[in-house]
Amino acid sequence: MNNSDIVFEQELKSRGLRFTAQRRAILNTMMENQRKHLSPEEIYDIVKVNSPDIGVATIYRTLLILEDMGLVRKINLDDGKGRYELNKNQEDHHHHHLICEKCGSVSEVKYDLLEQLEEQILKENEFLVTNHSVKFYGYCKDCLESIKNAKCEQC
Amino acid sequence: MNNSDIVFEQELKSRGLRFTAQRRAILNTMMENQRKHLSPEEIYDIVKVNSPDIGVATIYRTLLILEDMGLVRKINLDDGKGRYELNKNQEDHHHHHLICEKCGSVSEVKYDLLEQLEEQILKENEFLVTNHSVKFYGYCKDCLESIKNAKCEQC
DNA sequence: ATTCATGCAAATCGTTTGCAACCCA
DNA sequence: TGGGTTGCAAACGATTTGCATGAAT
Repeated sequence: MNNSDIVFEQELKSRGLRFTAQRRAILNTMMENQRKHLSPEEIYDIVKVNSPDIGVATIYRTLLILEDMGLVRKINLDDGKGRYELNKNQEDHHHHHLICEKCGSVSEVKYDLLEQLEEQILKENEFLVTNHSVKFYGYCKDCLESIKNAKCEQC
Repeated sequence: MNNSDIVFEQELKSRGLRFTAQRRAILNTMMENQRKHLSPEEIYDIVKVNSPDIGVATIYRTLLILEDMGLVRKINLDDGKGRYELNKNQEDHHHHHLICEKCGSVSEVKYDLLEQLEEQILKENEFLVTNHSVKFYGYCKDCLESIKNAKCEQC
C-alpha cells in the first residue's frame, strides 16, 4: 500500500465511501500509466488482468469519484470516448495536448502563456476563468517526415 | 435564394452532389442561428418546423458535408453531443469559448495569442500546428453576481 | 448488522448505416 | 433514366442505471 493509496483511503473515508480492492486497482492502474490518456475501456482491460471479475460499470463509477477528488482529470481527444490522465499536482495542471491529425498520436507541451489572456478576459468579459483546455492539431515529427518523403518520390 | 445558397450550390455541384431543399434548409438554419452552437438534435427541431418530414440522419449527413466544405465547424462543449457553428470567414476562425461551469452558458472571446506559442512548439517539439481548440471554464458575469449575493446572505 | 459497492444486463444517448423509395439533373 | 439523396428503422459504441448479491466498517 503506497502513499497515494493512503491519501485515497482518507479521501474516501471523509466522504463516507469505502476503500475497496477495485478502487485501489483502478487508481494504481492510472498511476502505472501516466501520460497515457487511457479510456475507460482501456483501463478496464488493464485492471481485468489481475481482477478478472471486475465490470466496466465499476471503472466508470470509480473514475467519477477520482475526478471529483481531483486525483484524475478527464480530457477529450476527439475520438468519441472519454480519456483520463493522472492529475499529479498543480504545476502539472497546465500542459496541453498535441494531436496528430495523420496518425492520431498524442503528445504534450508544458508551456502556459494563458494567464495574461485570462486576466484580459476577466476585465473585458467579466468572466472568471478557473480552468482551461487547449488542444493543438497538426502533424507530429514522424508524419512530417513521411509527408516530406512522399513528396520527394513524386519529384 | 441568397448569396450563401449560391455558394453552397456551386460547392455541391463541383463535388458531384445535389442542391436539395433539405440541405438548403439546414444551411439556412445555421445562418439564422449564428453563435448559438447548435447540436444536431437542435438543428433537427428547428428545421422540422418548416420541413416536418426531414429525418435526423439527413442533419448528420449534411453537417458532415458542410464541415468538409469549411462552411461549418464542429466544436466540443463537453456536454456529450456535437455542436456546430457557422464558419463565416477566416478572421472569425480564431475565437475561443467561455464555458460557465455553473449555468452552462457559452460565450466567446476573439483574442488569439497563440501564434507565438505555436512557433515554439514547432521548434521544440517538431510538431507543426495547423489548428487549435481553446476552451476556458469558469464563472460568467451573472453567476459571479449570484455567488456574490449568496455569500452576503450568510453574513 | 448496516450500508455502501459490485457485477451483470438492460437501458439510454448520440450518431451511423443499410436499404427501399424518391427525386434532381 | 440513372445515380445521388432521403426517411426510416435497425445497428452501433460509449456510458449510465436498476437491482439483487456481496463486502467493508
